[in-house]
Amino acid sequence: MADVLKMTDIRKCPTQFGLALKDALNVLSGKWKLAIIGSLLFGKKRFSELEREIKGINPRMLSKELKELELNGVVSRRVIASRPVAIEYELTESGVSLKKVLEEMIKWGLNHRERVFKK
Amino acid sequence: MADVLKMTDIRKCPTQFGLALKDALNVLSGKWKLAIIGSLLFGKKRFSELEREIKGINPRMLSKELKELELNGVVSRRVIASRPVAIEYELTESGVSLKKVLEEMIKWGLNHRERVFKK
DNA sequence: TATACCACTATATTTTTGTATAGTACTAAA
DNA sequence: TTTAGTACTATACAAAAATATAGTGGTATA
Repeated sequence: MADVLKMTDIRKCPTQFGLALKDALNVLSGKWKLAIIGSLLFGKKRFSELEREIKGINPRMLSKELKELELNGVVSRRVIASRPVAIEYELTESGVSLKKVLEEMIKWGLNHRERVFKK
Repeated sequence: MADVLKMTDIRKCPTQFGLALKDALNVLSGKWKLAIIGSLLFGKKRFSELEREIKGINPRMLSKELKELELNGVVSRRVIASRPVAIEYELTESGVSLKKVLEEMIKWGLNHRERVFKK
């Protein structure tokens, strides 16, 4: 699994890895997904909490992105039967495991910045 | 460096990591960047070679994306003084080191697909 | 001289993504 | 009963990203 890209030619097995890669990219790209996931990495949140935490987002976008993340299996939505009902959004196992991907991206970004600066 | 996201609150140090993350996301998102980087992971290529390899791309997009990747320090452009001149595109050190990020994304994607299937 | 390849650029248009703003249906407290 | 909070949805619009298509200026080959 660690040698996932060490084969001679990626074009000979594009589908499985290509799809996996696109899935990952898909849940991270767009203007707000990263902010939502980042916020949920610190625990479950309600709609209005996310709305307050993520500066500049409007409810249409928040709703839309949450739906997409739920559909993609990264976020789960839980209705709590209180009065009035509360709704909690939480990362799924897949959602939490994105942390490793983000870490790798941050590492790359930091190294890249250093390299670029030095020149 | 490995504990990059293990701090208590990402919001207390958003800039450095946030910027690094956005850099990484930036060079990977869009419809064609991944295909270009993927192709260049197998060696330097000329414009027309990339054009042929990447199915469906048009020269405007290829040109635009290559320029952006060059500006972002991921791809280098070399003019070879032959007759007629040839131009070679190649991944920089940063470009090559994206492989680790891609690997992590693929790993996530594969695991994610498994988890989603099982349910 | 005609045809064709290389490495693009220009212009126009379509598609996708994101924004602004208002409104709904419910509950609860003053 | 007015006000406010929660969790959204609807409609219209603007901006950004991608596409289609043609064209440029050079070289080289038949």
